[in-house]
Amino acid sequence: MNARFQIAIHILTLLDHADGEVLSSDYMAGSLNTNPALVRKEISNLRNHGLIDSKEGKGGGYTLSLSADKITLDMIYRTVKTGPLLGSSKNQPNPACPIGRQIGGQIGKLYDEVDHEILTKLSTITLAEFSRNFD
Amino acid sequence: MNARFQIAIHILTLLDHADGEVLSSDYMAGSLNTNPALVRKEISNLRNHGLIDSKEGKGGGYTLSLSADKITLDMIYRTVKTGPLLGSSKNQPNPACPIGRQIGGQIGKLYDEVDHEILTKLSTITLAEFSRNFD
DNA sequence: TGTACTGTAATAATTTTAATTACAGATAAA
DNA sequence: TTTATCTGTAATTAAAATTATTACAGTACA
Repeated sequence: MNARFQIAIHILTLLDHADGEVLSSDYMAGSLNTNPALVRKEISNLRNHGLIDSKEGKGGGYTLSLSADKITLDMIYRTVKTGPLLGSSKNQPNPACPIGRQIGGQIGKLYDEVDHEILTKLSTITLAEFSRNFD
Repeated sequence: MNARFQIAIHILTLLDHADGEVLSSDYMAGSLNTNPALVRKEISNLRNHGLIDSKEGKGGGYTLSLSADKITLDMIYRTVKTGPLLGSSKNQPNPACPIGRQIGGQIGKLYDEVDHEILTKLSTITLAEFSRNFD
């Protein structure tokens, strides 16, 4: 998931710098140093979350759906996130033990709190701000 | 790492509830529903970080090194943590691209900020408080 | 000296993640 | 209307990370 988050931000940063011009998955794969299908796969996800528009066919490619100062990093993070960042393990502690029985729930609560903290932090940073750090 | 954090907290919670009595890796493996060697391995790490004392030989086992209200969850998290929580991917973007060249550093900075946020949050919770939630 | 523990290395199994290939569908332009 | 260029997505393979297990030497108590 770490790698996917990086890929997603990378893609969106490229699109922001493209300034409205469409970019192809092939071009982006060059910058990411990976193959186009992987890029398209991640873009497919970003599009489902409303961050990217695509155009098929010759001369097609991708653009941002929203202006970069309307995209916060938590929005990007959410597209890539499955469960809580820290969890959740598939450990199956012993239900006959009081600690074992309750640990999952208690850890879950903790992870949710931490997750909320992360999302709040990421929501204070826009793609535009992030993207501005590049020469 | 997620699972290891859960295992570490689980172990420490058991020890807190044991109230000074030594617990064996075998007993804890019962609560964790896993095997003793795995428990000992994680404990070995916790001991290296000064959280657990061990006693070898017959009648041996484990106790907390510190009172549970002196152990904060960030201390536990640090024992299990290798790099930043979100990172760091081994992607190797294209250095010939301005974005590709700098993305690693920019992401790294971001991850460090997020990490700091998480540690700060975890430092506000003691093992004693966490442990108190169990019946 | 036997029993009950820890400590740790080595290895095997499993799961997860990432990368690749392949090809059908869409669009624009010649 | 055909060709070139691009997206969309499924299927597969490859690689990596994680977790689990086995095994056994070392230590301490009775």
